[in-house]
Amino acid sequence: MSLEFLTADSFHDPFAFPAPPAWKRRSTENDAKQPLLYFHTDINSCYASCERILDPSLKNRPVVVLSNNDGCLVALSAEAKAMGYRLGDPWFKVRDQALARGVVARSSNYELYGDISSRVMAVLREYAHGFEQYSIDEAFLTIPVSPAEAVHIARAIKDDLARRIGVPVCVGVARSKTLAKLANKTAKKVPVLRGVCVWDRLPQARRSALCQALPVDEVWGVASRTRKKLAGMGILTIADLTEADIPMIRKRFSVVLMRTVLELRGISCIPLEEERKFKDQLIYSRSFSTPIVDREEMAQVMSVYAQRAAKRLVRDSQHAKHLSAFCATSYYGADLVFPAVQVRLQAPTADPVVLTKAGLKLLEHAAFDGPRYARAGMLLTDLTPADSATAFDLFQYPHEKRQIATTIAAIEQKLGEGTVGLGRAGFARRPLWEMKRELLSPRGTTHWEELVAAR
DNA sequence: AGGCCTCAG
DNA sequence: AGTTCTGAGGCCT
Repeated sequence: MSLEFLTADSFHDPFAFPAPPAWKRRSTENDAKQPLLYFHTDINSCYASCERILDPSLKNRPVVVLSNNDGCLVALSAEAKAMGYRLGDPWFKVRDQALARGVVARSSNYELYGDISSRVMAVLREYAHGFEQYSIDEAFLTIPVSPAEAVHIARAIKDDLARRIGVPVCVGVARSKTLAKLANKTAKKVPVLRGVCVWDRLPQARRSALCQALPVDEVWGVASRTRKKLAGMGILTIADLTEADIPMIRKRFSVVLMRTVLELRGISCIPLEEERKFKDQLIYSRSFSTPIVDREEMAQVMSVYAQRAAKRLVRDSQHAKHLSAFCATSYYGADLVFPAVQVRLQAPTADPVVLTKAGLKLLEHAAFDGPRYARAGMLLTDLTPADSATAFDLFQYPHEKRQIATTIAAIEQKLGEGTVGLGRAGFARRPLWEMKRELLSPRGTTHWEELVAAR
């Protein structure tokens, strides 16, 4: 993978880019004549690139970012990929050799990535007529322009993000989201494209060669299960899938795959999604650094998880009506034990006391005479906006009137995360089972005391 | 309506 | 010994 754009002159030259050009404007009646094109943008090796922004010594070095609990690789710089490391490699397996070969590893620092992400999204919105943030590092934009113009816009987006934020991105452009994703992937794989691929500007021969070479699961929305089923019918490549019989796909598979096939043909049928104001569910689930066998320790886990989940509810201004709590032994062990409990709450709540009490019901359903629990979690569903129904005092929990959750939030705001905790979560030191994040970088853009220093 | 399956990043 | 976490949508019953 070429990283030449990182060293290109334009990367450093603030005068290399003119003021926002004419197409960086909201729609006019003129736009109606243009076809709507989908621009798919994503940050190359997002987490590794974010780590690099704050630590330039990582430039040109192999960088890997580890999942929660420092379990496996979730992001790799181009150099690390070139050395043969792969997404999902268990860290404990590659660790010694990787460190010896000069690989730099970091625990995932979601606060940093979230902050960089929002800066990137803000820039992207400047270019977009329609906009959808698809994930922390990806967005779809729609812009009514010709493919010829799209080439320039896509390149401007890429250069702008390199200059203003310092992240490398690729841009794929096409008439549907699915093709835009495919174009993006092409931009990543074909160095001469220099990070930008407008599908309709690729020579037809190149496009079909690509589609005949790539397996179906390179397509957005097609994964291993569908690949196997398709293979049984002789549909192996993207080209095969594009030509597949639509009614057959609808009948033997699903509307989802049917849409995918249409989109591959350039017929857009997966529109931009509206921004979801509220989530439908909230999950707080973690693996432990060491297994839990003890009931009292699991009680502590539930207490901590309930309070963290409560904190998210408060942040999102939501209340929950239903809670399920579970714990589980390792996936990889011989016999999976997976106790779970469902609790219907009396009223929608974000109260950590209520949630803790509900979570503790798990202990009544779980055995503690052998199972070594590797993870636990809490699932909050039936979420409602916090201001909707709770006006009725009658249905409020008594703690809520005393504002426990918001008080805790206020104290943590002032004194820092984890300075207060209720009941079992009020420990002075981190408990043993807390997930590992040993290689964490500073939260250099969001916390004063960890602010990045410039000389 | 709710459990299960599939998928994504 | 150790292998992520979170969220959505469709299908089936």
